[in-house]
Amino acid sequence: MVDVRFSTSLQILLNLALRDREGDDLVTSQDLAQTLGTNPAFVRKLLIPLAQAGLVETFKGKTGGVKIARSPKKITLREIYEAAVDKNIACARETTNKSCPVGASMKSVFTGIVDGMESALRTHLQSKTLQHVLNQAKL
Amino acid sequence: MVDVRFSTSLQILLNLALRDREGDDLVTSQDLAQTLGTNPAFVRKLLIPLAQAGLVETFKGKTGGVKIARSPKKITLREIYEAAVDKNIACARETTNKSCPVGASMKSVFTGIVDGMESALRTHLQSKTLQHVLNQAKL
DNA sequence: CTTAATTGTAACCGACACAATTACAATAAG
DNA sequence: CTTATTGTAATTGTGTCGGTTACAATTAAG
Repeated sequence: MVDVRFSTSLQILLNLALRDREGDDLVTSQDLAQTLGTNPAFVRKLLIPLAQAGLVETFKGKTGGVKIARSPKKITLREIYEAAVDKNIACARETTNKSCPVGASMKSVFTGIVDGMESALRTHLQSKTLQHVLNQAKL
Repeated sequence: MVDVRFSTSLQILLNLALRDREGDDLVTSQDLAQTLGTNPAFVRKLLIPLAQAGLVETFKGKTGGVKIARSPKKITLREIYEAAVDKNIACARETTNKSCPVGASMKSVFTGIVDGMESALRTHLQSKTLQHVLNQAKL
């Protein structure tokens, strides 16, 4: 299991998009948690980076809650991915033998490879919007 | 830490490519393990899928060992990645509430997204050969 | 045939990541 | 002041996985 945060964040945003379309104003983390089958604190933890990325807006206090910050047409999967996932998709072993020429240059070489992979991934995700996903799911 | 197998498998193949170029015939897992700073059994576990993918050839018994099966020019990073990594790069939460329309269609939708991501990744990796990596590392 | 060196593999261990929970402080509305 | 919310710190339970040990199977050499 690599990272469940991406799919869960996506699911949160899909729900917020629907609720927004239905005219709801704010949705509580309690409400989202029930929909996702989890607990409010976990939802709130996922919401923090989404809010920092400007994808949702959160409001504290009584009558607080969260709502989607933009039209689903203006939110790409790349933005969601980058907000939800903070680690790289691959990494090298640390304990490699530096006296071997391969081991010595391994770190920098592999960093370059991973960068290329990440870049390819992000380019792909950039072309997909939340609205595309809504359409595909017939929502 | 996502998956150290990709980088380690790559490192194994880089070593085997160099040893092959130096005229060595077979390299033992013991030998590789020392170069990588790990133990022979771990190396052998990584070699199995590489052998199944036809990237290396292993030989049992006394005087046994492993060698690279093809020219580094003919080995792509995609092949190495697919041999070394068997899990998907992302997955969905299992316990999603099916009574919610988003939750109900989440699984299939997300599967499609992950497939697209994997595909983009593989396309990128396909354009890079082991020889490219050797060149870049000045080996 | 025996011995030695290897791969193949099963079983296990320990550490760490991370989903999930609990609890409580901070905030804001009424 | 009370109540409902977000924010967040602390904790826990557990699954994953890198790594190790051990041993069977295999093969060459003497």
